[in-house]
Amino acid sequence: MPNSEREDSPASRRVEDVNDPNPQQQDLIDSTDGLYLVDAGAGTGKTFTITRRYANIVDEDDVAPEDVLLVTFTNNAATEMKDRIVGHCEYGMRDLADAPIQTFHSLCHDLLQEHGYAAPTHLGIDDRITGSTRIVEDDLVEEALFGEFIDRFSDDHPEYDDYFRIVSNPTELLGLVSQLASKGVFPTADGWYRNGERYLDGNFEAFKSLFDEVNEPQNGGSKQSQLRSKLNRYGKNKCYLPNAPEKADIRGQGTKRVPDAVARMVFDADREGLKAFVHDVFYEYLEFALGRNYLNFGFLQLFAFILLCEDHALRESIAFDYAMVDEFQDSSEIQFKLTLLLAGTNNLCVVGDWKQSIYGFQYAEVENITAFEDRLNRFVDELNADHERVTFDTRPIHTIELIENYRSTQEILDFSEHGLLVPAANRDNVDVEAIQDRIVSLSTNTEHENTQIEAIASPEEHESVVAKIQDIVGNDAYQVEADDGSLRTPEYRDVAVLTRTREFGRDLLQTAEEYGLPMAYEGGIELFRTPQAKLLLAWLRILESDTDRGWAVVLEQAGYALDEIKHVLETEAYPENMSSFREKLAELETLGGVAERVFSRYGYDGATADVVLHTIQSVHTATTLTRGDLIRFIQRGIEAGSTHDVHANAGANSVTVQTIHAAKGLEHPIVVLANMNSGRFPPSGGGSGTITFQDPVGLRQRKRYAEADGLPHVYDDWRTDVLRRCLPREYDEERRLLYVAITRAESHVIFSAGEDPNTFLEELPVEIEAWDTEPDADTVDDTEQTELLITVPTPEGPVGHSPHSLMREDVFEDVDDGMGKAFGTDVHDFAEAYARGDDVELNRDDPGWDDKQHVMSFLDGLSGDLLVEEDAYLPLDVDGTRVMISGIIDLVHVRADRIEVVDYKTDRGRHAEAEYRKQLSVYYHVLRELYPEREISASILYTVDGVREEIDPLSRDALTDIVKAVSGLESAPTVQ
DNA sequence: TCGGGGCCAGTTTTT
DNA sequence: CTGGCCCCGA
Repeated sequence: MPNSEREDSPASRRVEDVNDPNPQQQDLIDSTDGLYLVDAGAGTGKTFTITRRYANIVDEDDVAPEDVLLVTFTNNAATEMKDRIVGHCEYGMRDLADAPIQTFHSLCHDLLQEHGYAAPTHLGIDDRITGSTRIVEDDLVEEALFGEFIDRFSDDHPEYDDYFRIVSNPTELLGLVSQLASKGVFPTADGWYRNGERYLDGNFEAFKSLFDEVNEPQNGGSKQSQLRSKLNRYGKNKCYLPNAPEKADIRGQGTKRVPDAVARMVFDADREGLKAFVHDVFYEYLEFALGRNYLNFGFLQLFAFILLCEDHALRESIAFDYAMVDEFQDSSEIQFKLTLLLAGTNNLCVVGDWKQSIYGFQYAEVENITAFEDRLNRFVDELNADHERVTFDTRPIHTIELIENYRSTQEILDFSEHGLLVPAANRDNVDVEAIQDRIVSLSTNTEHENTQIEAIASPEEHESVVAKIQDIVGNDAYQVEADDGSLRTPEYRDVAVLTRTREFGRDLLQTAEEYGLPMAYEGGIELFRTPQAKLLLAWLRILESDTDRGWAVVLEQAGYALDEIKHVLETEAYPENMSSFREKLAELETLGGVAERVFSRYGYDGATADVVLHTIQSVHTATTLTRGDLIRFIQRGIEAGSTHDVHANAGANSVTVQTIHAAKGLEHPIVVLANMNSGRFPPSGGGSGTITFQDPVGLRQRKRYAEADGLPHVYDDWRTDVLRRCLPREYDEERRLLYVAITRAESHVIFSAGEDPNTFLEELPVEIEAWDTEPDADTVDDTEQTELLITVPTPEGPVGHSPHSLMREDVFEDVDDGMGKAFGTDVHDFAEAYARGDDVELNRDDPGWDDKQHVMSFLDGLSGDLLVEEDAYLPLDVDGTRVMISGIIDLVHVRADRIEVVDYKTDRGRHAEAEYRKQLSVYYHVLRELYPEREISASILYTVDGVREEIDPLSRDALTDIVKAVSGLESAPTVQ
């Protein structure tokens, strides 16, 4: 299985379990006493080693699972750890059910559940945490609650009006509060908890060293410093207070560097008012949340930390004999401190890989691992300032490096290091030597060295990625390792497309669909921006009063051209089948029922539809939602881009698309790293807010409010304008993201860009190939399809006959074997050959024997001569009506009372759908003429999931237009 | 070769 | 609101 961690797959687990751990792994497994810092690079069997080490610890006589803390960062990881530990120690799953193998958040949650009752009182808040205190997990929900709080807060505090005037969006204050909480900066009733206030004031020494770094003249002194250059725009489009220094004073005159005194000038600002404002927002929000009986993720850690800090007896009773933290590079400052409070002895082991630290936006601090010793000592000193909370010795720190990689070829491992060293922008100075010193190189234990590392660029990037994947699949130049270690031909399932953004993945998915390339999205998706949700929204709107917006979407999805849609909307002559569907929907009582009917009509039964349905049902049961509410809910979801997890069907042979973040910890034989395009992102850290917090400079605001000529006015803050130019732009996490993406690959890596490759791609030692190959169209293209002449037998017509690949009734009902295309083509080829009069042989063992029999008997039973045109399927020209259409229809099942026209499709490409709709419509009208007394249906059967979808036939006028356009004739043949 | 002015394009990741 | 780019002048 490509999309699961190596250690998880049966084949590799076998390899690792049969083979003994390598010497480094064994060292870690055996070293259970003392302080350990483990550098465990990508694919080095980290989970394997940790679980063995855990088993080793709990198998000691006097150690029980409840004495051993094992922290992971996801619940999935915790579950996986437990699963794998069970196989290696004397404890079973039941013994480990309550063992502390969990995430920081769930650990804190448990702690508060049991002991957190009075935790808020340590801050001076007169409220309690109880069993009924909820955890708000959804960002949207919390933002709504915070908005409510801020409204009230601003009413209660007119003295802060000046600050509120500069806050454009209240959620930036929520972000600030969360960021402070992640660092352990909390407010108390009359100040800040412990030494929290120091953070808010910043650290001048740290700032000055950053300042000096960007203020160093370049090119050996001939060129002004980066900082001076950046300050060129000082004051531009700004409105400073009159007492702000002049640009010339800030930049210095006749010099290549900014005067040193500027550092002090910009750093020393009066922050008392700002601190008071942030304090009160933070403190009263805590009160509000507790009053509303909820906590967010950050507050769980906040109160757990306070409890462990304040209640010495509790801390000592909880303290673990052994503690291990996995993925330590993902930990935040408060999590590091929590670890110290939870570890009762120095039997502490942190495992991680700084090179894979890509969760800065979740407050992960890579310094926790890169500056482990400094931080350890600093945090212990802080925690012990007034009471000895951390009792163990912080020395010595043992380091262990896992260097054997079980995933990638050596060529990929070597190449991946470039990812950490390439500049991200033209003027990005990478300290190559310093980074190289830090990198612990990995060596592979894979047996083959069959690796392609390529880069392609094309103006049509989505198409070129699809084409490249088509090129790779089935191509022995891209062989991958089979379970038995030999090499085999790559399949779709071996390929993963990793992207930086979800948006690119969504768009690529659409392109893949158009070309019939099997592709599935894995991970968090902006649920309400999917076609499924949009279609549901459209039908809800049709049911509600906003009909045009709804109908337009529905008609477009059904393949109507823009002018057709316009016509339908103007005349309100909606297709009959759609109108009756609307009536049926209107009768349904529940919104969940409506959603289900809509999805089943469109054959949406995949993971995405499930999640939409589930989400709607959960909202619906939580509140009493009207249709109008649901419309607004979905609309809001679309605007906010709120995400939900979608999981691809694991068994499907399809390409995986995921974000690099979502792919962390996973591996794929072939990785396509797409969207390597130039495109800048807003500066990390500060965000776009007007009140920000950043490590060396503390709390600051970008704009300030003042009266000007008696009128209210907002001014820019000149100090902040200078400060932000002093802070270097961090590309390190971007580089690590690149590294993570490359190291997901087992055998091959393909980088892909559009017209404008980014600096990363240009700097990597790989040649960028212009790749203009068009994808193979798997679907029918109406401009290239051979025109097909069909006629239909005389009105009395045969019963039970189909024009092409006939299938028995039971076969037709059951075709869901996913081999529709190959099967259909084979039968078509046979039918065509037979119609031509070629010598054909038919054996009982042939695939499709039954159906070919049908074809033969049908053709034998036809009256008139068969006219065969080149490359056309079964072009029949009997005396009767002639109709020109393109393409083929798989089945026309003529029964005594009704006729079914069905086309089988293996995918859900929209091009194809519109195309088949035309063909089915032609058949529909012809047959209706010929058999007016029989009920006629036209539908598409998706063999991939066995769903049948009714088609609303096009009108005759529309068909005539289409046939005209396709045939290029002035007047198209009409259906009689 | 450097500094400075002007102009343009494009805006993420999620336990 | 920034980085990148172009152009111009010293």
